[in-house]
Amino acid sequence: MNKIKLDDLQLKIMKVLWHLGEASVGQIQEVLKAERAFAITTISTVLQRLHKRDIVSYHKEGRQYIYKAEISEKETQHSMTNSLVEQLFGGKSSVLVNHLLEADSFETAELDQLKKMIEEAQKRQNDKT
Amino acid sequence: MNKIKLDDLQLKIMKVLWHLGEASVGQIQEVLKAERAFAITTISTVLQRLHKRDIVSYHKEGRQYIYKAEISEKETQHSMTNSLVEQLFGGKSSVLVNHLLEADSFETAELDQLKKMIEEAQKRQNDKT
DNA sequence: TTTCTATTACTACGGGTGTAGTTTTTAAAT
DNA sequence: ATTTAAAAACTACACCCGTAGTAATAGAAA
Repeated sequence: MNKIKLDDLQLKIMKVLWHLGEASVGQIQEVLKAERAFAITTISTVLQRLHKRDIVSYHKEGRQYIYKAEISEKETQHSMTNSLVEQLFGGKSSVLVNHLLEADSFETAELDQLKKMIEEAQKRQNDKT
Repeated sequence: MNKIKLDDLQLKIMKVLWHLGEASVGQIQEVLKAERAFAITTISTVLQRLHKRDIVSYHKEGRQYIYKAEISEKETQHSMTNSLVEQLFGGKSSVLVNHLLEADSFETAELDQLKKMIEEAQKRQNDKT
């Protein structure tokens, strides 16, 4: 439940880990190559730093380190979204959504979907009462 | 439309500027004191750095610098929300909202409101077609 | 005009980030 | 057992951030 703060490259690497479950530095590099080629040492350094913060763990397998995320994607989404809402939208998620709606951030199909999701959330809340 | 990236303290200071329109370093310090006391030099330094990035401007008034935001709150909200959506929610705003709904980030009243806002957005889109 | 004092400018420092080169280790191949 | 090559460890550097002390400046007061 701590504040999670991840920078650009860190996030890119975490995304690969979340996606693959576990990965060696080389594998991560391979995946990222599609977007941009980083030196393997770059990725390695970032992973070490993430490890120091207990955000990833690893075990050895032959001569490689196999890294694994120690925080989930959901947790991270939650924490980072929360920070944003807190910092920029007065702590109210609805203000954020309002902002998105005003900015026309959704396609037509998404809006329908959203409405359904909201109705479900309302049902959930009613059930709880 | 550039990527705007603001850190914690920077954001706090920008928020004061957005709120007041213009402000001297001392005024900003005064406002922030409610939350935490920063040395005036701290605020001054941050403002200088923001100025170097053209995020704030200033003019002299007597012996003080009066600072003013050069980017709007909306712009910043937009840019930072976009980054988040891009980085963590596959570029789809609805995924973010979905996440918020699953996490029960809304109060009952907010949900009603949201639904209305969505309906309005739908209407807007229909009109455009 | 000289002194005081608020404000700004300059400087600094520890820590994080992006980025990667160089050195060392070690499993694998010969 | 020795060589090789892949991977990791170590080191480095420029830049940004939070934070603030100290020095310089310039209105205001005396």
